[in-house]
Amino acid sequence: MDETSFLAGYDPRDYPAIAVTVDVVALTIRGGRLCVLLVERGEQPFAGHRALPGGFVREETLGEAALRELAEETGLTPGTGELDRVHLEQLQTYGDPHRDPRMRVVSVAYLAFAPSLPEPTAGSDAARAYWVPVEEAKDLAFDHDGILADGLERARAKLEYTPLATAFTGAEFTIGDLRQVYTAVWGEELHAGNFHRKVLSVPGFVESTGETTARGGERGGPRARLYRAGDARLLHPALLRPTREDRVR
Amino acid sequence: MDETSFLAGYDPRDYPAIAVTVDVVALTIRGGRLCVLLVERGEQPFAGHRALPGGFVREETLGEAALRELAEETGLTPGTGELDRVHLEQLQTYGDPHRDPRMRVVSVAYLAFAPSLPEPTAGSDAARAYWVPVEEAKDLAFDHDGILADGLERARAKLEYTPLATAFTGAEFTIGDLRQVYTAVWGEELHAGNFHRKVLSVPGFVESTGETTARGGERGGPRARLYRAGDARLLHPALLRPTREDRVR
DNA sequence: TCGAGTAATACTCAGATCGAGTAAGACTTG
DNA sequence: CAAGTCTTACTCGATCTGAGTATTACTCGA
Repeated sequence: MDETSFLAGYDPRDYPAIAVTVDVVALTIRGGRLCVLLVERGEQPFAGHRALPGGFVREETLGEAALRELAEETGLTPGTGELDRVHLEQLQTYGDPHRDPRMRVVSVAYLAFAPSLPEPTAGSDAARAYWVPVEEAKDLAFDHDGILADGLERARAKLEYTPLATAFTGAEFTIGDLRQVYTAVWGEELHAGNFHRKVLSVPGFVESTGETTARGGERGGPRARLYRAGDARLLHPALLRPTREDRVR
Repeated sequence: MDETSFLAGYDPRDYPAIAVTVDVVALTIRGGRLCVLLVERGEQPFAGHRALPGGFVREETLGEAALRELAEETGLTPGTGELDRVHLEQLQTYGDPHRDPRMRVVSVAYLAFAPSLPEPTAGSDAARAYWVPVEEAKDLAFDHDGILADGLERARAKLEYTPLATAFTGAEFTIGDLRQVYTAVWGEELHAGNFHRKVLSVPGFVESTGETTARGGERGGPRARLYRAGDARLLHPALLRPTREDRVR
């Protein structure tokens, strides 16, 4: 933008028309598994394939467009509090000239993290949307496999140095709940004792409510203390993923 | 994008036209100071203000558009090797409806890191572009102050856990050169001995050439060993910035 | 009601890493 | 040649890490 020659000498016909859309990688944890929201495509191209929810940007900010698409597909209503705890952040923008065979489409991808949301209800716009475990979300339409992969990598990385994991839990949670989030997103078991120690030692990550759960775990064990998210926006020290040498090179 | 209703029921007149541009935050180090490439605006709006280089996206990928804009403004030619060592990555996309008073413009911002490049030569397109120390780059046109701030924060963070600093040096460099990059970007002095130890202990960050500099430093000191960039893409362990509590909350 | 299994929490310990400081040379300029 | 600079190496105590053990409170099913 902002060419000095914007007015003098700019002719819209010199440039191909470009459509701007948003796509949303919405992640949640259902039954201990990391899931992504997908929609079923009815029309060509990619009819019968699944895709990330998305649509054209209207007279709104890009973030508003992403939240609107998310609301439409989940059947939840923004403003009623149902989506208040959703964390939304911009992921990346995809603009290869031929990523959509019909025309030039530049898509701004967003990443959304939500506590376990209900299955989208039938009868609405959202009838064709559902949650899919991320390992099963393959062969998506357009370049959405790549967008999903980028979103997952971002989510995994942000768990290390931000309190993002609390966006996947309810307002109150146990350290075990938090560990399950890390386990689901990273796909690796974590040492319970060390995780406990590290979470409590990071200033501002969690704060105690003074309460405990009403019951022990489903399969036994003592009642766990309850915590809520603290005020830290970055974790110091960070909770690093178990080192995988192959990630480094 | 990729609404199932794309063809059935899509009328372009339902949506406002959106222009797509790229803006480039190009950073280099000149004389020990971190500098950004700015252009002087001749026309309204923001005539007389400085802005980030940028322009409309043509029939090319977004990254190609960013590299083309960078080449045009620096007067360097892509393909001749002059820009080969430039590291380019997408930063973020800015699309607030009124960020440009003339029309709806969505701008994809890129971040470029380069070894010390020459001052753009007069006589070309680039006559109005020049390098400015980042502390002096204020009061830019449009929302470019914010874009620059985002770019700087990204650069500072990536220095911690990627070998990005080598993108600012020549192909061969001393540990002292590398430390100067960190000092310039972070704006903080680093303990020379500890920095030396840490850089050499990170696998794949640098590899020795076996050579040394021909002379000692300008103000004395022994000849330093020369290194080139290694094959690591992530630094393990990371070189963390000196802890600043106020960055955390 | 009891016994086995599970999970929350606390602890120990050895090894890695950290920041800060000291030190020995090698080289510059004046 | 003297004074100052810079690279490189080393030391030290504090902190953080992963791995393991221990204790205890709870669940379920027999």
